[in-house]
Amino acid sequence: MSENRPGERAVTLKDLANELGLHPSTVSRVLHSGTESARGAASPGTAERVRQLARTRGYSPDPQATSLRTRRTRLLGVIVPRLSDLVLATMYEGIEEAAAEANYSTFVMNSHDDQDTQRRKTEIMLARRVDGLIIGDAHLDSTLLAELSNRAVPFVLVNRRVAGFPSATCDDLLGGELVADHLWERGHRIVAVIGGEPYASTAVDRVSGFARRWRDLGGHLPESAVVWSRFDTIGGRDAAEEILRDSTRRPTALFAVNDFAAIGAMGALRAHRLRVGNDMAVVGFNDTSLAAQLPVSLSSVRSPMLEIGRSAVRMLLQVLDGKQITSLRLAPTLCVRESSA
Amino acid sequence: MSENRPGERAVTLKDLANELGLHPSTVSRVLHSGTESARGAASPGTAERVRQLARTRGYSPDPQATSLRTRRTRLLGVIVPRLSDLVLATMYEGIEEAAAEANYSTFVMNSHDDQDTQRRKTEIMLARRVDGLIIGDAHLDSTLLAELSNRAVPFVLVNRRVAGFPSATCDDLLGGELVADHLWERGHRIVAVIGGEPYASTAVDRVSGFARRWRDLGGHLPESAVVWSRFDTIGGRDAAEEILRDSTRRPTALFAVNDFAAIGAMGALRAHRLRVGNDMAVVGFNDTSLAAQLPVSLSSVRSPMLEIGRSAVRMLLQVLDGKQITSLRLAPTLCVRESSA
DNA sequence: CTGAAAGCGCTTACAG
DNA sequence: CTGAAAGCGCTTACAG
Repeated sequence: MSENRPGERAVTLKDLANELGLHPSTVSRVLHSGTESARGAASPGTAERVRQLARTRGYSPDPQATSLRTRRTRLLGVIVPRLSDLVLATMYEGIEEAAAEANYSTFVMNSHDDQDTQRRKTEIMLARRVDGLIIGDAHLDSTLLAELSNRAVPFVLVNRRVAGFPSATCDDLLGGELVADHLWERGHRIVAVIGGEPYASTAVDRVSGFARRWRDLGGHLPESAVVWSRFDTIGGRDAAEEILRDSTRRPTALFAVNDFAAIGAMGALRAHRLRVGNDMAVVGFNDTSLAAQLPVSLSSVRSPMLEIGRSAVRMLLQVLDGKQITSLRLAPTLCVRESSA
Repeated sequence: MSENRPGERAVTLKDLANELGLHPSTVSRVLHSGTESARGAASPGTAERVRQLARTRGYSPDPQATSLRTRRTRLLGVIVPRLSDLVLATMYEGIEEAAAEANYSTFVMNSHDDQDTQRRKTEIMLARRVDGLIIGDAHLDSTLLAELSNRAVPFVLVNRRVAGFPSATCDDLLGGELVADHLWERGHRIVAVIGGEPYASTAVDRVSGFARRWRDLGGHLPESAVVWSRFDTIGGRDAAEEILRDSTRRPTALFAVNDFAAIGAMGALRAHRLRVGNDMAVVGFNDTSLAAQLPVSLSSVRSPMLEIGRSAVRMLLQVLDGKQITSLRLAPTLCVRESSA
């Protein structure tokens, strides 16, 4: 059990040294040498005494002091659109775990997908002297990433990608293709897409993957069949309303690039007396824990969110080590349920 | 725009001092004196030159160095069961905002409601030398809080309360009462409760508030009418199954202390061919954003989650200031929807 | 094998 | 009004 007490003074290197009749530098050297041999840090006997006392006193080095000396804070900054989005919260769980395993701590802040806020929070993180950034809210049309790059700030994107910068994401193009294959195979020929926010690669890639495959299969997909929307339930509902309003082209299936939008769309269908799964198929994306539990269970593309988060940390640590990295796209799988059975 | 660059060296107090031909201590004094007058820190002219240069150079003090000197890190540790729980994610948004406004940064970690993990993560936070802790996963039957208290660790509970420790929570007793009033008034006389985890005050308080009021109204509520369960959809579904299994006492209404459990219960009802809102009323708790969007919209008790999070920060800062504080319980409101109309 | 010094960037009481 | 020193806790190259 550690003895750190914000209320009281924590044990320092000097405390240990005094008690052992050694110089603090010797204690420090021992505590940094390999656990096995003292490797030139001190005699085996001394090393053992030092380690022993450090343990019983519950010594843990002051990270602020260490940072000041080593110029490394072991702090990572994480920026997400919003943590109340299940997808980002889950990716963050992966980030937190992987960071902790590597002895890093993480700050996380919400940008609400607002570009001013993104900049502000980024500066707060940098003012805290984080070693690097994990950015989960990248906008395709923003110059922020290029600026950070110019300032030599180490960062990795997660969740959304932007060409030219390293990222760990779901293979969203593939995800869209899986949905196209599935709906085509189920016999649907007139479909509509609820596309999400056009500034997010997740939305754009899922839509283009779907569209590309759909057309490869011989399907028709006019521009007007894709409605861009917010990622939440309200956005999905409004988009579905818009799609239903066009009576000349009533689709038999809806692909929403996000489960929440899909749930909103289901609400709109219900309001129009359309039975999900019977009158109209619906497929979502991310397979959030609710999808399987909905009154009419929702087909959804499952993305490996935890693993995406963990990968982002791994990649950032490599960047901090001065290594070259390449972007990662993890493959999703389709879970078919009642909504499109 | 700040000039912090992990890649390069940041501007220091000494840099500013050199450029101005002043001593670093003078620069420091100016930057810490009130913005208006230099208040004995330096002559008005000098003060102005210092502030001017600090601005153009994008100077921001090194927090690690400042911490080392002041013995304050301006770091808060936040522990939650899981951030992928919408309720905690939202409270954390409030915490993050309020902390940032007070120039504090926050670490947040998931404990998954596991007592070992709670201890481990707490120690990691303390090893990072946080000034205080915001604990969102307190267990009624744990000794951790008493131990922290003995070690003089400053902390405030959020979300869940435990007698004897300061907390910012929803008034869950009142929340339970609101539901009892509502169901009674709608004519229900046989009801069952999906109680959640008995180690969480949220669950216990919502159940006791409900039970107390129900009995005050003249209702009957046997022990067996309360089923304890996990907080998630699976937990709610299983609990509902258990309730339906008892054919001698089929309730006409279900109160689930959590929206996710309520959604799970709705799934179970559907499997039994019971129509939610017609054959059986359902009421949830927290009014998460999905409640209103479900195919049959869910009645739910709305708790002021953002404000609870913000309050917890305010309270912790008061504790750090050495002030006495008293626990806060924010009043919830009931949103009636189709599921119990 | 161990000690002593320097210094990371800052703040604060003390001089003058 | 401004400077100089001390010191927070640590690490690291340099002596001996």
